[in-house]
Amino acid sequence: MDPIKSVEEQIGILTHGAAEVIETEELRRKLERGKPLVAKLGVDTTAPVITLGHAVVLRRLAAFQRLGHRAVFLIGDETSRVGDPSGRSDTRPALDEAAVEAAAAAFLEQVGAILDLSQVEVRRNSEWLRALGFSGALQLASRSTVARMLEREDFLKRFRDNQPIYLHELIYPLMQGYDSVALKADVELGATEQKFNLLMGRQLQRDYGMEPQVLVLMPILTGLDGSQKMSKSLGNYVAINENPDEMFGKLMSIPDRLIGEYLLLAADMTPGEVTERLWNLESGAANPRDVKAEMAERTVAIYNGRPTAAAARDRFAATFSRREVPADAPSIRLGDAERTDVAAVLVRAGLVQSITEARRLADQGAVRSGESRLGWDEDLRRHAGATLRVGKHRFLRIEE
RNA sequence: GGAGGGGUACCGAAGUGGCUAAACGGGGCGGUCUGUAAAAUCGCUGGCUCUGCCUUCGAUGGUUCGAAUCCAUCCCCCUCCA
Repeated sequence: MDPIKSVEEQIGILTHGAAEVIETEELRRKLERGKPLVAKLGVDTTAPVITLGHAVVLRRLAAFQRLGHRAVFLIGDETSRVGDPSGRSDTRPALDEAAVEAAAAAFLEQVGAILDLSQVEVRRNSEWLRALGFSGALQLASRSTVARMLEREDFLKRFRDNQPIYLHELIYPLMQGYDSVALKADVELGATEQKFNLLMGRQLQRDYGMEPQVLVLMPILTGLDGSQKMSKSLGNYVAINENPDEMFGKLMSIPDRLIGEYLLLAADMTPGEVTERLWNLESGAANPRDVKAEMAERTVAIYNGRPTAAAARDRFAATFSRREVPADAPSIRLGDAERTDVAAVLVRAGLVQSITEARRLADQGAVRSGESRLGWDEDLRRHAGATLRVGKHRFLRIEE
């Protein structure tokens, strides 16, 4: 745990980079009491991989934990069975109990890279939601109105577009809000798209005679494509447990205009550091490639440590900037295989899916050995000992 | 319960008997270029024992010399009315 920080320092650490804080004044008052706050982060564990997007809020919860607050990592096992409608233009599939548990276990395993699970309180909302029963649920439902729910952009849009909205989806925000009541949360973290749900927590807490929780809303990280939010299903993501070289490379592929966002949300720089980098870019003092590399290195370091991140950066520079062949390229033995032509060997090595794909690549001049480009039917026995380069970043060393 | 619309390749979307392995866009991949796995630009994008053959247009069965396209049955989705 860090040494005790002043209230102002804590506010700085806990809210930097946030898209919105409701309300900072309330947070100050809570901190001034000097007692550890209950900070809640609820997750829908249905996502099979944790991306840098999820990491934004997870790291913020870790910040609360490090400052000595009670960090509650809430697994929405009961709510996952409904499916969060936030930001969705369709209904989420409901999951059965076993699927939810399996997903939660996989999620927790990965989340250990960000949160110290021995310090964090892991809870499940089935603890209290199941005890509520049908009449309890109805009572909860009486706390809000259809009109209020339809204020939400995602519901409204679906309503206008004649897309179905199922009744249980309308109840979802209330379930999530009730979690805050059950936990007596002082602060709830979430992405901006969660604003409505988190506000529901404030309303319900007031209804139950509690002091409302403070909301710390974090921005949604844009995906690698530079247009939509980072998500597994869109394929524009970086997973936190990805291998360092892969992570570094993916981060280098973001459009230049996303550099600032990634410095702040992925690399976890302070706003001051980010401003400095952006100013340097603006004035031409720094080259986007280098700033991007710094961002990528710092991000990789968060999950893999500094030495590994530095190595990934070196390897990237060697492979792409200097076009060198990596020393640890995968290799394949020709042995006494029946076919030793380029197409067959690339398939056998798993570099491409099919003979036809290998042929296409070779025809496009993507397969080379040194300076020469190889045809798909070239016999690799004549290239034993050489390292083939396929496209920009696939390599294969040929052994006798 | 009644009426109507729809299910096409990774995604979106054309195509209504042969010229269709299936237009076009996105995505992905490759070439060129570059300060970058950015941008730009050109190209590729089912498989194989490859001038041909096999599999593919919700599923199954049928009509036909020939079907994504016609017919039948079934499954799934959406809208309107109640």
